[in-house]
Amino acid sequence: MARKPADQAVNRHDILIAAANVFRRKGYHGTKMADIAAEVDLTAGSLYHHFPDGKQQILREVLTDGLAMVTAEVQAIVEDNTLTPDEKFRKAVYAHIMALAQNVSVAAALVFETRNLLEDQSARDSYLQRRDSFEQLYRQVIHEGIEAGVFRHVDVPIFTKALLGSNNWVGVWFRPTGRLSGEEVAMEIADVFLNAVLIKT
Amino acid sequence: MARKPADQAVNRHDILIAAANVFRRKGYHGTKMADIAAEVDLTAGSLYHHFPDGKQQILREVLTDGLAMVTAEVQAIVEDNTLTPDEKFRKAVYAHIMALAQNVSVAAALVFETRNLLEDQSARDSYLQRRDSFEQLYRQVIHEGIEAGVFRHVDVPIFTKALLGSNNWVGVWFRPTGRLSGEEVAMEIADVFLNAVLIKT
DNA sequence: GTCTATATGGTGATAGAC
DNA sequence: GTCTATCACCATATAGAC
Repeated sequence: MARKPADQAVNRHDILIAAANVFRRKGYHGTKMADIAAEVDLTAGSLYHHFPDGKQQILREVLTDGLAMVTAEVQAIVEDNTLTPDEKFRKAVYAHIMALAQNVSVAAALVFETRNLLEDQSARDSYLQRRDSFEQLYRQVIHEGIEAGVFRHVDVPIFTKALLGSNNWVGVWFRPTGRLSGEEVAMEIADVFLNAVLIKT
Repeated sequence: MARKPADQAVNRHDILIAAANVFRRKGYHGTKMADIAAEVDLTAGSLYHHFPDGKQQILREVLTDGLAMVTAEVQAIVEDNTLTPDEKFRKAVYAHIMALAQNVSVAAALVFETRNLLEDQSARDSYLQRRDSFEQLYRQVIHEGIEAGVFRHVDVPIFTKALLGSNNWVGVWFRPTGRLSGEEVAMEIADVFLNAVLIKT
């Protein structure tokens, strides 16, 4: 399926989006280079012009770009120290879920395909490190809330895992055509976790 | 690696556990029949004696048995109407997470490999139907709590998805050798979600 | 930058001996 | 019930024309 107005040259980004779409339907190993190529009206061989290292490179860049996108959203909020801890937490969760809901194919890849980042150990390690840094952002926000006396003394690592599990899962089940919009889902889940930590006055 | 005292015949269950272990390390498509066979000291060809339909059948049975195990734990609690809504909810979440933490390989398969249940449409549909029934159990518990006036008026489907996301995710990150035991993790997460719904008095 | 054609390697599954 | 040997197929990646 063409994603561009007729016969316009495809670029790297088009291919990465196409790849994420196919990965979501068939999984990384179930996806043939020909499947990705067909999605952008190319043939399998042509993909190697854009990605010399082949399928692994495509996966690597889908994940790297996807994680960078999600991180950017959340990091901006976490670093904004004009916000109170509970505002910061709510906005971070909201932005995180919105980013995933607006890119479900990439979001699903972040959940399901990270495990297939096998080859190129160094690229794999640097990706996992950035993923840990992302998780660290949330831990920091929760920690700040506890220190400020507005959050309960939850176990920060476990609470963070619970939150990440819920949020990541949105990328698996959310459909833009569903009952609720991305905004509504993001609000509701942010509300759930804020209620879970907030000390009621 | 042998899982049995020397040279004892393997049975279906041994193979399913072995398969789940390999799936967790390599993913379904990354797993060769020879890998599963090696885990129980057999050769690839021998597996077809136990599972005539091959790799798909092994996956299907790993998931079916795994889901049945998890469902059994939770269902017993949901049907126990001597419990108050909040007790019922806490025990259900606790039991669910414990079941996953005690079988991480199967738990990971339930998250990552369901998507690979491609062939045999009827088997696939019946599995997905049972998974929906499991989700329905949680919705029911939450609904009961709201009706009883002890839970907030959360959006039940979304709250349930958030809870399932957190719980499923335990099967992805939990390691028995980690800082906290399965019991501690289960308690903590049950606490998080109970705090999220409970109306504070 | 995209194509076609093909080399290459690998894996699920089968057949038949033991 | 498990083995060995092998078939048949498929997908990644490459080479070179256009």
